[in-house]
Amino acid sequence: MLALLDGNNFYVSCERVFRPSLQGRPVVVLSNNDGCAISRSNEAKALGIKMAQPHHEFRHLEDRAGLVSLSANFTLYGDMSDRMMSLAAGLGPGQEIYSIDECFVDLHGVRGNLAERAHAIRARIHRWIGIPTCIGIAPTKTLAKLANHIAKCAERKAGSYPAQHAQVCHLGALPQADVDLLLAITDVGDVWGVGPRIGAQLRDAGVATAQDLARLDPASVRRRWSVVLERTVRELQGMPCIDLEEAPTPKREIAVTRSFGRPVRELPQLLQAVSDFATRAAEKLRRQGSLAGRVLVFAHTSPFRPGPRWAKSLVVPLRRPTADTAKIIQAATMGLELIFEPGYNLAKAGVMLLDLCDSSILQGELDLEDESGRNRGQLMSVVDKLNARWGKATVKQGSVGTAAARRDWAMRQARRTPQYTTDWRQVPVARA
DNA sequence: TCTGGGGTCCTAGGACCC
DNA sequence: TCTGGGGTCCTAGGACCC
Repeated sequence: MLALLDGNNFYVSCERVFRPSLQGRPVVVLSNNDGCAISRSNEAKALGIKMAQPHHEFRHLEDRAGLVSLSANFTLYGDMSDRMMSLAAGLGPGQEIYSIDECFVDLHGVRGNLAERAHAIRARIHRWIGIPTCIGIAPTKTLAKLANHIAKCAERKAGSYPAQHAQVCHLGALPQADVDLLLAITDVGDVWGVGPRIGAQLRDAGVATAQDLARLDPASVRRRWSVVLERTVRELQGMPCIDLEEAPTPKREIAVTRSFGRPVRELPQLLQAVSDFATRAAEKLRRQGSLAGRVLVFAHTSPFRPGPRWAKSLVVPLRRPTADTAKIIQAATMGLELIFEPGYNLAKAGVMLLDLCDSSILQGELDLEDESGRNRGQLMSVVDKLNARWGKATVKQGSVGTAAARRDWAMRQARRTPQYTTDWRQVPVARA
């Protein structure tokens, strides 16, 4: 048996812990640049504000309905998450932290009444940390997600599901007939793994509810859709197909991307932004003990605004896998200079690190020595510590040379990686 | 004026090899 | 006119999640 615990309206709930006056009021937390809503209180949802809705579309509600809009404070949310996860771990012997606000807990071997135990943990989290949570319990991850969905809806919307399931819903304790009843009143789009596209296709095929989906033949589902949906069907039928991942697996790629507050048109500004992204990405890379083999840099105009569209990206191979901020900045800025074209209002850019590998396997320390033999690994580690202690940009990488020097470097790099030289001057892949 | 920032997995199709 | 078959690796793109 598995539990899925998640914090209700997590970012808003974190803010309310420190500003109790926000209780009972419509509150949203906004994304970077205050662009759109990324967390909404129940009262804000009742006002009709949608997830990821642009701020300017509902700003009028601040005057008219007492809506409070807050800029996000991710450091705070990360800290609150750590505390919530430690208490949630008390539910059972294993835990997978699935996202900042939710975790699966393995309940194998846990004795006694699981629902009562879940209620107790909920109460403890609320008392000690101030975050309201819901818990779903079931034999598979997909069913645990569904149970959690039921627990949340039953609490929030009277009449959506039987009130006894509010806050904690233990599907594993119900007779199959009762589970079927709950599946039958759940929209197929509310099933974990069914998004808007597949949801529409399923409805077209007459599959409208979670129960309809659970009754399909897995092999047919695989043929018509995919193995992914087949797993979802089996999981709904009670057969575990998705394992609990207790040890966090290292990321296979690392991205730092941002929308700009106002359009960027000039290369120097863009280079500055991309250098910052590369720096953040390299820090993340070292934090998980990996090296990157390739660096992707991209920039594009806004897909929402009129005017000429432009979008390009370029993958820059590194001569050797590295975690050195200077080399990653070099690759990213060089790539940017190659794709950049003036005359566009750029709305977003980013750096992604690809082909990650474990630094111990590849003996990357070799690459952390520069030409003069100084050990850059130690330097990077000191820089990370200083920035962690005193704030993000306390120590920054200086300029890595003139544009001409970078271009020169680019051409040398291209010659060293012949598989890319033929593509080098061709139009890079556009990413909309 | 103003539209998030991350990730994962799977599949199709091309290149290339024998 | 006919035009191997199987395997691997790589990339791009789709779909999903929070």
